[in-house]
Amino acid sequence: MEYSKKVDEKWQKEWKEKNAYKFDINGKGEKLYCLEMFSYPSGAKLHLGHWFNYGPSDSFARFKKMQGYNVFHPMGFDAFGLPAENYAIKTGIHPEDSTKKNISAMRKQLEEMGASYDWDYMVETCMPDYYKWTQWIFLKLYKAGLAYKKEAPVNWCDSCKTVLANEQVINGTCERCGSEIKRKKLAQWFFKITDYAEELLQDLSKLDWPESTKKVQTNWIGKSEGSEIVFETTNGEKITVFTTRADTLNGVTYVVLAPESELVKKVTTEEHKKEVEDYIDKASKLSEIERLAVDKEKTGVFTGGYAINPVNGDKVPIWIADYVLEDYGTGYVMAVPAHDERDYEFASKYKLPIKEVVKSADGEETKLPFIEKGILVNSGKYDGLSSEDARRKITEDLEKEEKGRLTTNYRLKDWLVSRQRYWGAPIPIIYCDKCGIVPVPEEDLPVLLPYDVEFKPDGESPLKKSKEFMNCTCPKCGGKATREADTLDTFVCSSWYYLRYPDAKNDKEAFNKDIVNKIDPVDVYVGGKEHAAMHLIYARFMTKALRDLGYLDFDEPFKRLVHQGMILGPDGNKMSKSKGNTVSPEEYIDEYGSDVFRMYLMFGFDYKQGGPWNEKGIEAMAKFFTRVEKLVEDSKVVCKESSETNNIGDKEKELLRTKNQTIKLMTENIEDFRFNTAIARNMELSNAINDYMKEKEINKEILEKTVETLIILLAPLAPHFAEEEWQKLGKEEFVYNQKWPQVSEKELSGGKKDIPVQLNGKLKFCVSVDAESSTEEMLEIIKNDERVIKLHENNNVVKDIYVPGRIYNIVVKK
RNA sequence: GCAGAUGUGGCGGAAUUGGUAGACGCACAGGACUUAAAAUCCUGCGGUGGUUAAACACCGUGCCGGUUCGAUUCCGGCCAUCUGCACCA
Repeated sequence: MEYSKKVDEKWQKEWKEKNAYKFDINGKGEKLYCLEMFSYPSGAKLHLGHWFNYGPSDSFARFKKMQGYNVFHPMGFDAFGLPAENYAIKTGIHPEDSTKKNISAMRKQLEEMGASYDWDYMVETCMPDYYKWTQWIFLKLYKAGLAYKKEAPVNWCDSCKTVLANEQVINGTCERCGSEIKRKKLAQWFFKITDYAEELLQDLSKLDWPESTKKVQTNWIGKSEGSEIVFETTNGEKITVFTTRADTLNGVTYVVLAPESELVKKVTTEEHKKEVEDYIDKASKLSEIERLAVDKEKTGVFTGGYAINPVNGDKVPIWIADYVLEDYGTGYVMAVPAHDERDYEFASKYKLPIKEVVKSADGEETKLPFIEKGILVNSGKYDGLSSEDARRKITEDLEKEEKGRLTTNYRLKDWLVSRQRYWGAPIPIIYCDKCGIVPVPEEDLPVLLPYDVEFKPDGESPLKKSKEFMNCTCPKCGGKATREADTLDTFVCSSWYYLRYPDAKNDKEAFNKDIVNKIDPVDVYVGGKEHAAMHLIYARFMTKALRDLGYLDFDEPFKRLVHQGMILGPDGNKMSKSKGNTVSPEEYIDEYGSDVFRMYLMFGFDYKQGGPWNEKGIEAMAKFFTRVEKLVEDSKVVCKESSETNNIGDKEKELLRTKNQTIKLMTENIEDFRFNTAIARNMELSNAINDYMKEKEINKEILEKTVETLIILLAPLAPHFAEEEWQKLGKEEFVYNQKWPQVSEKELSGGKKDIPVQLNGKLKFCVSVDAESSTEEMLEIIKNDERVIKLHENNNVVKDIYVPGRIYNIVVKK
């Protein structure tokens, strides 16, 4: 049958009946855990992005299976989250209903793609049998001191009476009603990811990940070595600042506090109170990105308070300013306008003194602000020291008076996991008037998310409105108690799902330790680079925390990481419904079949790069399929009708060389997720076979074997199509169960090779040599080539450069 | 703003460690087949100049400069575009 959607259906049915993709944990071959980031069931249909992520990486998994690995390739759904809840608010359809519907539709489509998942291992994070264990992990972290509660700001819309996600805040206003948002503090749960900052940083070197992603994580962790220094205020408070430049301490002319910090109230004088409060109110309306923008004019106000510089006793004013952030460093900054750009700008604007304490080491005139390191001046006994020495010496001296210490600071913040939302895993905590915070006993898990809840925004967490959910008895004292009303960030669910897959149906534990140690860590993880920082760092943290708690024996969840690119709309912009530039895969699949579509995605784009959608080439891919069908037919006819030879002449040798070259390159390319070039090589082989079939005499055996190889090489890339053609070749086994071919070095060798000859680096002509001849032999042939001799005669030759087997360059003087 | 990428023909994209720039394909043009068209097959295809045709010459990987016998690749400086920035997943 000619390739179409019908062929897809035929083989999907066959695969299902014969259980072709069943994973056997004790199966033959080295285990290989091949995982794609699971998807959020955002709609009833797979979009182009899903196809681009899952199609090619399924081909990779199939390739590995054919190479003899015992491939574990599961799929699931990251099902909790904001969009389902928003959709529910808009339409009244319950998140659980819409999510379940979407999951079953998406699963059906993934099956239609022909992906080789073993669905017996599916996980759905919104199901109690999964989130029970998410809650269990929360309890384990809590008991280990890795989950704690503290105040933190949220985006608050006063008119909708609800907390907003950052993405719901548009230019400082609420996306729903347009009113201005404010930052408001709430008591919320955190995971202590900062405890692992150093290990998360160090272990990056162990990982086979893209360097750019490692860099993102390095910057996200943001390690800096510096000092903590204590300034006492004139009214007896202590201000501990963090600085990497303790050497400039003598140049401090004021101190700045983050507007939100607790200390502000304590240092502000009656006279400045009004001004300070107004400023704090204003700052609460800005996002962090807006506040940090260097091009934004610095603002701030004087609190009326003063602090004493511990190194020289200077009395310096205390200001508040929004360029200081509460959650970086200590939230307090010593300002050295002479040696910091932001401080300089601020001091200039507010006419604060500027005191120079570092000069350039090479004695050159310095222009302020001078932010480089140098030699100290105006610093009393520290004059003449280098910045580096002074930094240490000053801190050590202060340490004796308990006013300073060397310390390491990380930009990484603890992970805020509380969400004031309905559609998430309830946090398994109970509040008792007598006993305080009480964790839900493990045997009482899961804390079920109630179905019947009013989740429309009206100022309260949705769960708070369910009396049935909220009211409970204290597990400790048996008295009346209430539940935590917040749910967990969906990143918590996705930070451990790769551990659940291998033991997805376990109802006694989150996962069996032996099984998880056998199947995890993930060998190849495929997903978008938008996850470079958050998901990928949270998952690493979770693995390390669970290791320390004794539940698993490895340090890192994902050994190798590959990012697929993004398919943009035809206009070059990110696809979005609002821009009206979305492209739906469905019509293409109905028209051409899933393999043509998958092959086109692989051939038409660089997998790691992506690019704007363009449907032009899809027709061409369909034609390639037709050519291969014709090739298979023709080869049968040719074998019957042409005169036969047993000779292995030049033509045969050439065909065999192309075949082996194709095997070699396709193996390398697929291994490296370079599907576009892998398919190009496959096309070359099919062209070579067609050429060979035009010969008068045909070596039947070589032709047949080469056609078989062509189809086997195609099998991971176009699985249904390859099965169909394989069957046409009279085979009964699945082509998917064939061994991936090996390169024959013998058949690969031989032939001619063109060595380019250059004149001053510019190509003149090529000299043809035997590929197998030695360096000396080649050199001999090149040197004696007429054209080379002529070049020597006609030019003032300085020297010849020969890179064996690569290039021959004649350098001449003009 | 900070951070991370990317930039190659008309288009998608190739090019090992610094070694023939443009593989493979699309589009286009010419030809074969056909009453004709489609499909298919064959040939050509970076630009400019040159020639009856070739040969050949020069230019060419965002822009400017550097290192090198030789740079799409390495270095410095610009420009443009895309992505992420901690409550989207």
